Amino acid sequence: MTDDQPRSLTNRPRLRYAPSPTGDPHVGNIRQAVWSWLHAKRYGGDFIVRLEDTDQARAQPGADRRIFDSLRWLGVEWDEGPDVGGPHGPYVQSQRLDVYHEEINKLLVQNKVRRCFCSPERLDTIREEQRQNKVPPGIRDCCDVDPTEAEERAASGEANVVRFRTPRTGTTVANDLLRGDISFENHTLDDFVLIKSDGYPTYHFAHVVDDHAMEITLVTRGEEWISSLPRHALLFDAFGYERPIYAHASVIKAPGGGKLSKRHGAKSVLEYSDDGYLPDSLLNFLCLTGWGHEDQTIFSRDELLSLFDMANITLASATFDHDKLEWLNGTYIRSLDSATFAKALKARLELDLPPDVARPVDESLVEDIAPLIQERITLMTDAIHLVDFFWVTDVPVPPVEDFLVKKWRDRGPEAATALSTAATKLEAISDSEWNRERIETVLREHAESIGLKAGELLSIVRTAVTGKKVSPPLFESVEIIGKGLSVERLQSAALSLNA
RNA sequence: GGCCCCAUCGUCUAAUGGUUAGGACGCGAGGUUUUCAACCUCGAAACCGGGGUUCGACUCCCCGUGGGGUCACCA
Repeated sequence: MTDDQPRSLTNRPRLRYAPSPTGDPHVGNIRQAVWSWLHAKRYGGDFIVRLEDTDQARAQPGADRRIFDSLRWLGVEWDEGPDVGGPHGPYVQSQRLDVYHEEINKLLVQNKVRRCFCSPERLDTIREEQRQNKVPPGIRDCCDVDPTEAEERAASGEANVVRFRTPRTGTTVANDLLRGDISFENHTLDDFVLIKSDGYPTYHFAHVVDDHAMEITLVTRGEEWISSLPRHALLFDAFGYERPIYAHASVIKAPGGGKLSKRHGAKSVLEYSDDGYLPDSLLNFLCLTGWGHEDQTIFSRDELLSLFDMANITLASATFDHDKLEWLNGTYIRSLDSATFAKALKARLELDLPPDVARPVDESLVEDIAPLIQERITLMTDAIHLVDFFWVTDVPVPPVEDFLVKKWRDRGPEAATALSTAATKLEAISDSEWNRERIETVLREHAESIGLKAGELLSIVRTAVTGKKVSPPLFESVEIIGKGLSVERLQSAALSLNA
C-alpha cells in the first residue's frame, strides 16, 4: 500500500505552481507548471496552484483568470487551488496575512528575526558606502533595536520591516535534486526582508510558510532561484520545519542568447493558442526543451504522464527552438483524426474568414475542404490563406506578371484560349458527373489535345480558379467550388488575359 | 565585479568507463507528384581546451575558457 508509506519524491509527492498574477504566463514559466503537474501525477501525488500576489504594486487584475485559462488550455488540472479550494487554503497569499503574522511572531519571540526601522535613504547610503569600499553589498548590521523597544515602536505605528538574522559565519549547504549539494558562505548573505513595511510577506517568507503549511514535498522552480536557496534553507531550519526537496531547472534561452523574454518573441501560452498551435504540441515541445527520453521526440500526453521524470531534466539551459515547435505542430495537426481536424478548422475559419462571410460556416463544406489541407498546414492560422477562395465570391485575377510565368510568359492570348476552352469543356460535364475524377479526365484530355503537358495547363487553371499560385489539390477544389463558379472564374481570367 | 550554476552536431537531445558517439528539427541531394505540402531514400554536421585518475574516458577529478543566473521592502 503506497498510501501507507511516507510521501517522497516518487510516492504521492505534492508539488505546486506558484505564479505571481502580474500578467500572462509565458512559456518558460508554464513549463515549470507542466513539469510539476506531470511529476505529481506520475507518482500519484497532488498538484496545487497558489497565487503569489504579495506585491500589491505589480498585481494585475484578471491575471489569475488568464493563468487558469493557460493551464486548462494545456490540459493541466490541479487538485487544490484558489478556484477549486482544498484542505490547505486559502490558496491566495494576500488572503493569508494572518498566517504570516502568526508565523513571524514565532521567530520574533525567539529573536531569530529583527525589526528594522531604517529608511530607504539610509539603506541606499549603506549600499553606496559598500560600493565605494568594494565590500560585498547586502544589508546586514543596519540597525539593532532592542526587541522590546522595537515592538513598542512598531505598535505605535512606526514603519518597519522584519529581517532575518542571517548567521555571519559558517556555511549553508542546500541540496538540489539535480545538482547535488550547493554550499554558500553565510557571510555573503544578507539580512533579507521577511515582512515588508506594508505588512505583506516577501516571496522568501511566504514560500517557506506556505510550502510547509501546504505540505509541499518537491519544489521546482527556475535556476534564477538558486541564489536565494540558502535563505530558504536557513528559514526552514529556523522554524524547525523539514526542508522540501528542491529541483532547479535551467532557464530557457532566447535564440540570440540570454533569458527568453518578450523581446525575443517569447509569447504567452494564450498567444500560442491564438496563433494556431495545438495544446498537445506545445505541451510536447515544452517537455522536449530541457528534458529528453531516449530517442523519442513525439510524446503523447499519456506517454508524458507515464514517462516524465523530474530527475531526467537537463541541466544546461536550452534555447527555444521555434522551428522545431512549428514542425511539431504540423505533425500534431496531421495526426488529428479527420473529424477533429474539421472541427478545429471550422472554429479557426470562423475567426479568420472575412466578416461578410456568414457565420456559422457551413459544416459540410468545411468537412469537404479539411482533408485537402490537413497535411498542408503547420499552424491552424495557415488555413485561411489556402482556402479563402472557397468563400470569397470575387476572386481577383492576379496581375499578368504573376499569372503568366515560365512557359506562359508573354503568351496571354494562348493562355486565354486554353482557359476558355477549359471552361467550355467543364461546362459540358453533366451535374451528375461533376466529380473529381471526371474533372481530372476532362482537363488532362484538354491539355493533351492542345499539345500541353498536364502541369502546364493546370498551372493557369489553378491560378484562374483559386487566384493563387499555390493551392489545395486542384481537381478536388474545382469540384467543391462547383461548376458554375469554376467556369465563371475561368472565363473571367480568359477575358482579362485577352485584354 | 562577488557568489552560484552549466558545457555532445547550428538547435533540442541520447549515450552514465569500452558504441563506427544514436535520434529529432533545420540544411543539402535524389525519388514521388497537378502547385504547395506530406511521404520515402541518402548526405554534411558534435564530445570547449589543458592536465590528471584508469588497461581504457563524452562519461570521474582539477585548472582554464565560454555561456547563463543572481546580487530589492519583485517574484
